[in-house]
Amino acid sequence: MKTTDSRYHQCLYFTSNALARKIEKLAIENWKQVDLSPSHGYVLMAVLEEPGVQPGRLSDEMQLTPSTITRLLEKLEEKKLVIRTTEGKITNVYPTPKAKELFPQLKKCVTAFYQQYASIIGHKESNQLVKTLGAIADQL
Amino acid sequence: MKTTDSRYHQCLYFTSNALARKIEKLAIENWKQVDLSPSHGYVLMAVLEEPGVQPGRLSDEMQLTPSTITRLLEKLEEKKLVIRTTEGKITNVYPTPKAKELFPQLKKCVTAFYQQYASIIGHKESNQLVKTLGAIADQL
DNA sequence: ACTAAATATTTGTATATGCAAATATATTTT
DNA sequence: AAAATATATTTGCATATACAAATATTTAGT
Repeated sequence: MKTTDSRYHQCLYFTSNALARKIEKLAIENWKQVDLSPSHGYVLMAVLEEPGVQPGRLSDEMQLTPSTITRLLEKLEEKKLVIRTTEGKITNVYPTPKAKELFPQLKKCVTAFYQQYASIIGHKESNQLVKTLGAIADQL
Repeated sequence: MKTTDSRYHQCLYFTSNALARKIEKLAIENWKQVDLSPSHGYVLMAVLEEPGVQPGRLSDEMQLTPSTITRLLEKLEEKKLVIRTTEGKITNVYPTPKAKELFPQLKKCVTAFYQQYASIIGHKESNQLVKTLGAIADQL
């Protein structure tokens, strides 16, 4: 089915949002196996790969605001996947044994997700796309 | 300031979301002059350019779900910018005189927004980007 | 040493969005 | 014509995210 020819589609506002929503949807499907949203999954992986990491660093890495990171960590803590220890003004986040057990499955989610979109839009193309988007986001 | 070298940045999930958020932020700034969010602004423009348009068509054009369109229209109706008339199962959306008065300013928002990001990433580059993103979103 | 500024995190609140179900109408099939 | 299916829209509910303010702590300036 042809898309409509509305001018608005030619606007970066729509294209960037529409793409992000579709990617998000794909990601959600893949992360369902571990009962986590993609954001939660990626944050958890970051914690697993860097035990004791601070929320501020997660905020930088994930390009999400500190408050969003707090909310994501709250949920992960509820699920007994991480624990936070606060000493003075800094907080450290550690993975629980339960999270460590889950690690292999999390990695599988990431690769399955990559394989899925790469198989659709091409491996080279997707790598190129990621670079392009990253570069542009940095400029803005 | 260099971004961190986390592997996750190489994932389309992050780059597409991060880009969309940055673009959204730019757009919000531009649409503030008319006291509308970008989504509301674009929907209103679509209604102005096609009076009587049906929500379902707006949903297609904007690539948003019908429920989201309903919500956007509700708010525009509260603001006395559109009116909905329902006859049988179809609904038609019309702009009010107040909306018509606003039209020139809305157009200005769109072009100011375009100028802003095009001046940053380049006119040719941004046109190319829009095409690329659209094509990829269509594949997914 | 005390005050001011900077830093790290959390909380309160608001928003856009989507999914699934509900509602209402139109169309097709038998 | 009645029943089943399809279509259009709205509603109830859940979610991720951000901003601004609050909190707590550390560092710097005098």
